[in-house]
Amino acid sequence: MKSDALRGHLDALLLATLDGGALHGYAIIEALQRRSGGALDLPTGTVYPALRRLERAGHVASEWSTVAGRRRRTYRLTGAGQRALSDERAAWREFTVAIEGVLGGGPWPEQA
Amino acid sequence: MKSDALRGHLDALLLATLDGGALHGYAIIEALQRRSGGALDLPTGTVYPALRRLERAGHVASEWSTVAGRRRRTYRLTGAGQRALSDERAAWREFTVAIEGVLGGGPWPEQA
DNA sequence: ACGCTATACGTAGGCTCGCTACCTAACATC
DNA sequence: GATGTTAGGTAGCGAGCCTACGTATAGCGT
Repeated sequence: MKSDALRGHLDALLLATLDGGALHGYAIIEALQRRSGGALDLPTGTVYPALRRLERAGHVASEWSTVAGRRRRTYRLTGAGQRALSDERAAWREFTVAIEGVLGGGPWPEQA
Repeated sequence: MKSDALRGHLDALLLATLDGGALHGYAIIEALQRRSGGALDLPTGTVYPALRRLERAGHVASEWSTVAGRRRRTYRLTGAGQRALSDERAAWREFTVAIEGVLGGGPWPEQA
């Protein structure tokens, strides 16, 4: 998958991943891999800064904990994040409709 | 529609638009509007450079003409462009499957 | 003891590419 | 002559994802 394709959809992915319950960063990356059927293998340099961005935006909140000697930052959706997620899902639907309207047909009916 | 969403999908849109037959730049923009149900209103500063890029890549070829005193550059798909288009369509399907695998579900079955 | 892998977090810098803003020009209409 | 439509173009910006790197702990094999 060419990497630019993700542009502008990453936030939606992260919010949706947290919709099922709070997760820490590393677990989010694994969840994305699993739920995408292996297609999405996002580097930490993509995910961690994005989570910070979402936190600054108030869409997620985080808490530190220590499990088996390792520091974890666990993220959960906020109320605003939940709303942002529905917006993102709606935007995704509009986006796919628009693109598929173009990609879908070969020759096109005039003005129909 | 947030503008970054297009990233990495513009080439597919342009190639698909030309799949129905050769068009000049301005007409491509109008066709994209029509076929996307008005969702895609791409500025010339987006489309013209992209067409040049596709031409450099050998995916489209262009010819100048003059109609009613106005210069037109008409683009058509090349063989390589046709192949690139099928690749783009396949990539789009993979992309949507991946994203919808993540967006689609709320809570997720473990390892299922 | 040492190396390797997995787990877990992070930052700095770069690069791509669509968008904004702007310019040119012919024709039509008012 | 002003405005709008059709038609083409470029320069430069900025968002944001990725590459490459750095840090640290735990566990396993040898």
